[in-house]
Amino acid sequence: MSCVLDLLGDKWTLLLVRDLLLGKGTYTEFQRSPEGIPTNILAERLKRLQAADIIEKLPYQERPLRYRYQLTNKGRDLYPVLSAMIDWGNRYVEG
Amino acid sequence: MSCVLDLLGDKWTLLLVRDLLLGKGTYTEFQRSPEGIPTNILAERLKRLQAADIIEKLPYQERPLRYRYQLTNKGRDLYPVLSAMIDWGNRYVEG
DNA sequence: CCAGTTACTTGTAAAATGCAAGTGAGTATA
DNA sequence: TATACTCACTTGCATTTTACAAGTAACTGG
Repeated sequence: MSCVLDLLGDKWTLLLVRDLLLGKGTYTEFQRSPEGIPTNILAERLKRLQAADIIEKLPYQERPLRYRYQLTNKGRDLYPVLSAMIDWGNRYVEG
Repeated sequence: MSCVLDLLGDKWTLLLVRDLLLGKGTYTEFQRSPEGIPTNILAERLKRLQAADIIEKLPYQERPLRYRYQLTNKGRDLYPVLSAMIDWGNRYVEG
């Protein structure tokens, strides 16, 4: 539990996972999310998630060479966590 | 999602909820958890969780008057979130 | 009266965050 | 072929949050 929270226990990481589950994958797509993650934090979180094997970085076009981020199986399996949070939020959080 | 993470998206809050689900309730019980939460953070988080109506503070003895913290229904309904995290941790996190 | 317990508060250094601006590779446009 | 533009970051720095240590206040049992 404590180890999980060392990885995911902050304001931005699970929002990124949500974006990834929704199909977003490029740096600018993440930046354009309504929450407005600071760009240095975004870069750092993407590195951490890669290091933790929750996401991977894959080329999706050449000329110009560009990468997109994608959830691994490990990352995709965070869906139940997100889902439980969303359920709880829908029940208890207004605004 | 974002609002939920404003409340729960940090290293300590969900560990407190876990402790509460396990039956812990007094200040010193929280402090004695193996993760070792700093005392000022503990006090602040307990206030936030109270303000968010996730926990409540109830007297459990007089002479001397002492209080314990308890999950509300709203707090208890965080169980699925914790449960999903623990499942994921058991599958993917070693250490 | 003194030591001990419980539940905090306060002070401060270190770390994380947020914001703005800058960088560099590559592409499209004039 | 200069100029402008996009994408994906990096860097610098002020502000905020965290961690650690020490102190405080109420009460109690000996």
